[in-house]
Amino acid sequence: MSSENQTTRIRILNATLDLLQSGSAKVRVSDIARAAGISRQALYLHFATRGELLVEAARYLDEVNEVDRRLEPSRSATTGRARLKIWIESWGNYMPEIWGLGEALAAMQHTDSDAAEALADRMQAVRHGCAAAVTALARDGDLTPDLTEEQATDLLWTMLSVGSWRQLRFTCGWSQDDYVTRMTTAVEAVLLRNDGR
Amino acid sequence: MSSENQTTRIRILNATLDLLQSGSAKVRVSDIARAAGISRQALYLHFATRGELLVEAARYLDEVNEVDRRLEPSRSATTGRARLKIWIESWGNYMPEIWGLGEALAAMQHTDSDAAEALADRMQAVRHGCAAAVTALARDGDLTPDLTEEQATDLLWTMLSVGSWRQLRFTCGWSQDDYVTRMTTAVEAVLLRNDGR
DNA sequence: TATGTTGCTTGACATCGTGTCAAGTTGACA
DNA sequence: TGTCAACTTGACACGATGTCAAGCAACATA
Repeated sequence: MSSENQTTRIRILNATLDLLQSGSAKVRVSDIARAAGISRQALYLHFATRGELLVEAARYLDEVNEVDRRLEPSRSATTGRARLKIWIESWGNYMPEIWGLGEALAAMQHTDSDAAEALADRMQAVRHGCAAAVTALARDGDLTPDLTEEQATDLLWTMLSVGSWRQLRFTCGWSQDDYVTRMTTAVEAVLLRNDGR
Repeated sequence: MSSENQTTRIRILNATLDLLQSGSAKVRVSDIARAAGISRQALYLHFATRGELLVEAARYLDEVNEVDRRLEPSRSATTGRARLKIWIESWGNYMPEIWGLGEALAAMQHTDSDAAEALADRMQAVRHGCAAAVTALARDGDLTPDLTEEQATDLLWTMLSVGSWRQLRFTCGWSQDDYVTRMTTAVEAVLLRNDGR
């Protein structure tokens, strides 16, 4: 698997991510091939389908970004409240680097089952991070009694969704700092036991 | 405009909404035409393009549902808190009837400027409802001092987005009642001055 | 030096969905 | 009877994805 001629494959993956990240709306297979410096047909020697390419690009992006290392410093937090804060900040600051791909996968969701599956996988990963933060909160007795752990996880996960981030960030014009600080405050208001601050 | 032969046009619009609402993933022009009982080409005698059809379907849906009447009972509320509550409930219960169309428009956003514009229009309408609720809250002095009215509107609007509703409702499996009651609690926690409940 | 393999190229073609065009049918109305 | 409007069928252009065949250049190995 890794003994293949990687350079072309990697060049394709990088071209894919570059194009998606640069916000260019519709990214065609031919666009990607041109950006990678090969013919469109040659791309199909490496990836059977556009959907597979996007899925692989998602994996590659995680790998390149060392996503685990970046998203899990929240594990080192001692209190649940600290863990929640760090989690929101880590994930919030990671989103700018993945949203282009996320949108592309979401757009194909209904026409490409591979893409749908890849997207679901990645979203579940985020959900796990949310669940861990909520559990830590509950352990400390800081979770509001109005919500079960699962309900709290659902809410946190939804508030931190890429769609919400994109709307606040671009449609509403919030800065990245605005997003992180205000979303942190909002999430704390929803999840924490009354009058903690 | 309304002196045209409406029946076929209306049949097309109803077929469009039916297909989109029934969750059928990809809805082709030919699907709509067949459902309306006419030929694909005849559909183009009424709507120049698929995007225009969706846009008109959106308008028609508003008309049929008397959206203003349904979404604005919150105007009659005396207190800001009551208004917020009713707004969330009204909009939350309206969403099931429009989300299919919303998703279809969102999917075309990048390839069809008409669809993008129609979606933006509809989202702005929702934002106005959010802004009205926030203003009423501020007037009563019930808005948290942590947020400006605009920031509060942005947050409320985002929390009540169709994407968030869909995620909680379907991915997380919440019932419609769950959504309305828990989202109301969450929004109140974010927007209201400390310890109100 | 001949041979085969690997990774790519070009060009042609199938498929699917959108949108266009032309010619013909049907029914209502004057 | 003639005309007009709404609709029909059939053919076609276009753009994007995906497939297939033939060829070419580099490179390793007998």
